Amino acid sequence: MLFSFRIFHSICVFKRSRQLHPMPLNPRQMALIQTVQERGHMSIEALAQHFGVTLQTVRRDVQKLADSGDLTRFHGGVRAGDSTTRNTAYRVRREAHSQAKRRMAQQVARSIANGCSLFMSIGTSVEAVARELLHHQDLRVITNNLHVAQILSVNPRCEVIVAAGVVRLEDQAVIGEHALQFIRQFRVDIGLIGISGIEADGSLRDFDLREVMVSRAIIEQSRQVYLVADASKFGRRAMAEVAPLNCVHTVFTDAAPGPHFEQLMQAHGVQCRVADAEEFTQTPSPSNTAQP
Amino acid sequence: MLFSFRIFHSICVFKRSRQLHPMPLNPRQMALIQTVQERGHMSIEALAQHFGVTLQTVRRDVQKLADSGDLTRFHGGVRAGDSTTRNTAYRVRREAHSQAKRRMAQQVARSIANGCSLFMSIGTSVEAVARELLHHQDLRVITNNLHVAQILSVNPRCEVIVAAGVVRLEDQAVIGEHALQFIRQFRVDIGLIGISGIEADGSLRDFDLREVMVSRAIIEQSRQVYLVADASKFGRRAMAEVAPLNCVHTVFTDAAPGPHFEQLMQAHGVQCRVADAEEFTQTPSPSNTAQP
DNA sequence: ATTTTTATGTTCGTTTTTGATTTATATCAG
DNA sequence: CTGATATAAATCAAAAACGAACATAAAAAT
Repeated sequence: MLFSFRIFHSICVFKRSRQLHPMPLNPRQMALIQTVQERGHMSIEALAQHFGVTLQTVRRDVQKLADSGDLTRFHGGVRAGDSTTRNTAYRVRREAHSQAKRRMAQQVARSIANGCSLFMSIGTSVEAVARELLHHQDLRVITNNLHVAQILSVNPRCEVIVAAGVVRLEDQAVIGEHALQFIRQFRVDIGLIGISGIEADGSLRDFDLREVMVSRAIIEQSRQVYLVADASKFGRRAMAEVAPLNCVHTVFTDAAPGPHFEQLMQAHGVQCRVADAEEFTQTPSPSNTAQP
Repeated sequence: MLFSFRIFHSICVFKRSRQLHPMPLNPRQMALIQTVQERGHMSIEALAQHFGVTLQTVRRDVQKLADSGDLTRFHGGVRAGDSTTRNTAYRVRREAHSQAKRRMAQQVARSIANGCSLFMSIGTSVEAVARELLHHQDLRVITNNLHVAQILSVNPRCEVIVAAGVVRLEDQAVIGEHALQFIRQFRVDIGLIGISGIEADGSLRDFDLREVMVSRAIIEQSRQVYLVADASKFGRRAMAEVAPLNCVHTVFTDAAPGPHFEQLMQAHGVQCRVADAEEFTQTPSPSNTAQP
């Protein structure tokens, strides 16, 4: 009885490898971070000795801390976390990084020609696209999303321009009046925006008014507007209206949004591109360039 | 029963092969990059001797590092990587001097009162300060350093404002005309700047002219200027002059810069604060606030 | 009081790293 | 061009490190 329970437990229960919110650290774990940061790097063995616990315990701590991005593991030990990784890694992983989402992002990337100028706004979907643009060439990207800036800054053939303004803490988005003014100085080929929800009437909506203002500015200043929204966004409700659906030229999504929205988009003359499995390329080769 | 368990285990467990982009580097590999970058190029043999490992091990390291673009191999050795992928070079630099630097940063942090407004500019030293400001309250920080923005964005009692402009790829600094214009809109209590070198005549110098322009703008718009420079910066030469020494109110450093510079600073009425071991606080408690 | 949860220690099979040995490839002198 | 020599890759075995399962004890929940 107990025995079978255990078995079923380990078979059936999904192990939550990552918590949604920063899990509480016990004193030893705090001290561990501290110690490692002071010395730069330490071996598991040294840590075990330092704290008077087993190797296994240290490993558990270390894994937890590495998952949350506070430390970086290597075989045999850990070193102080990479400042760039620290806040993002954990957040990035926490976003269900579904293959569908990645396919969607890849399809967007394929629709972006080399040499384009882009706005890229807030949202994890937009960040996913940024990751697929790493091998594009001669892009000029203006963004108010510091994660996008960071992701794209490893692409030497890409000029990244960040908007000025107040940084929103939770997602490191740049918003506010400064950002608006800055964005209005530019006019680009493609504006790439994310969204919190697309209501049944076709209005694009978001929660934070300041974010809405930014999205509107981007829409105004872009010759073409691409909306990236995974399927969960269709029908979801949110407070503030960003724009009507017909402001968007193309909607990219990861699964068919259902007949209602498909009709709606057709009625508004909005192209809808659903990423499907065949387009998924497992290995992102350097020849991952786009054709206009 | 044990038997069935094992079977279920092997059936049900998915093996995670996460080897995609970031490969974990062990300390030797980090040090290897740094050593090669300092000397420009080295033979495999020399590296093997330097690290006390066999040629094979060095070759493996070198191949790995060359694959990720951090180094360039040639027959018989390696040289510092093409500057296209200086992503990890930055990481290595950050790990280099940590303890003394951290003390220095803590001393700077203690000199910054809660509720201040700050400029924070480019440089790993400035980033180290940012890390020590995580428990300050009601700061308003304007920065052109995306790492600083990222570090401070975990502090909910801190308003972070980023400057607009082009992102320099290797260190994610925001530079250029936009940044200048943006910075000139503000006037803050304290301007915190880093520097590449302080020459024997007391002039502050840097390599990148665009960075120099930003530093100058920060100096102009700050009521007080704090310079953060570890001891290696004294006497180091660099191309472009940022400003004369007397533009700075206080210099923070991690070790005594020698009598020449001490006299120089005294002559210019510049305060110099050397972080020493006694001031090092082992445990940074939440009551880590500053007194003005 | 009993059960459940949590943290840690123990054991053991698997993977990674490393150095030794062997085989292949590159460089250079004649 | 050919062979000598230096350098690189491939293969293998031993050691170290890793992670999963399970045990146990303390703490928390019921």
